Amino acid sequence: KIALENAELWQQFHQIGTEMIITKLGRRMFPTLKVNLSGLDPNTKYFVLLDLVLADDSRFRFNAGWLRSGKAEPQWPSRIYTHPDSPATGAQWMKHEVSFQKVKLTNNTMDQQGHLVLTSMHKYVPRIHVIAASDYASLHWGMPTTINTAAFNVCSFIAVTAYANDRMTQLKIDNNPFAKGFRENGQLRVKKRQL
Amino acid sequence: KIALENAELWQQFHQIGTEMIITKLGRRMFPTLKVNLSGLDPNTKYFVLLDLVLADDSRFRFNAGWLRSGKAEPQWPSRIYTHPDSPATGAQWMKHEVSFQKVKLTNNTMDQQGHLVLTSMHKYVPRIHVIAASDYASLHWGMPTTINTAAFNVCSFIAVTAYANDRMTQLKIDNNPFAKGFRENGQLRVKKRQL
DNA sequence: CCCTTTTCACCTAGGTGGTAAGAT
DNA sequence: ATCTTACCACCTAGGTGAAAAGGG
Repeated sequence: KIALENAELWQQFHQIGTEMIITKLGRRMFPTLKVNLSGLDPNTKYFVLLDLVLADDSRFRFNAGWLRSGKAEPQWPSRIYTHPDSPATGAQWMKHEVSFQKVKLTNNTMDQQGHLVLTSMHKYVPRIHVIAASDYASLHWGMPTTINTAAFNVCSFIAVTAYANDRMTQLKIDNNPFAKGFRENGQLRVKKRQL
Repeated sequence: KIALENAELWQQFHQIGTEMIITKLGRRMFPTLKVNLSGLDPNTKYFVLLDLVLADDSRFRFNAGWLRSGKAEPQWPSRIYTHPDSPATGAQWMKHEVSFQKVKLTNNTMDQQGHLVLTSMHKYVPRIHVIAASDYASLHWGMPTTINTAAFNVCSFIAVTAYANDRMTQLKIDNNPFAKGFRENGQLRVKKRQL
């Protein structure tokens, strides 16, 4: 009913240990979460939501590999990202893949722009929720509602402010079009900096 | 209740005779239509719509100035552009200016992307409609509904495939950030082309 | 002759990891 | 020592009018 569209790419990252950069102003996720929805009523309107919940009650540190390092810090209630196409009919959701390209992650607890707030060195797992529009209002009242939820373990990641694992950095550079400037084009590309 | 936000800029264009480029793939409007809404119920949800209707039952031609030149061609029913923030509460609409930056104009009658289809050498006037979400469904059934509509004569324009009036071209270059490359920076900027 | 289409250089806007300096 | 921040060069993506070519 909620299927990961780009599972193969996520799997490559998962094998190495996915890391996601978080910044004060907000950073996109790469890979992007993309899902295919099915089994919805074509004429009912739905909201599609994303949240990120702690995947492990530990803090992590990196030393040749990711190691547990004490208890996780207490988390604020997770923010929820509403897919910008919401609300839309089941037919519209099922027609194309649903991409969460625009969601941004931040470590700024004072963020005012609705980005998802995470704690660095902690591990999160993305969850996607599909809820009928008629039940959506009830969410904010804590009323019981019917929600279809899927958690994607293969998409779990550790939030970082700078990449720890060089192999993760390289995998990002190789696959993210925006990082093309760091790919080696035949000969080694050296980046310069003047101060 | 529906007030033009950037009326001064539009007035400058109107004095010369506003032209808007239309292309097969769709072209934005410049200036952008921006309005401030007021008097809405903060808790009611509304749709905000834009359409472009014939402002003059003539075809036009340019010869040192814009001249009427025969009858207007018969028009298809005008397409309607729904502001992408729709539906939203009155409070949300009134909080910020409402910009129609992303609407695109085309001369392609076969357009499949929902762009507004116009006929070159014809004059149009933009209209903005605010309608309660509860009445929105009735629109498609031709039922009587309450719609708050405003037409902006100062924003009327002639659709063209290339600018006719050099002063109009210059005014676009001077004000549209995307045309900065054509501004004269101290010395005359000459653009080259190899074939 | 007048209008339309295509392609281009030149912009705006914003998403990358690198790098060095800052913070704890 | 370890993690965070600020700024940078280098990209993607796409909005401009100019110019030349196409079409009736």
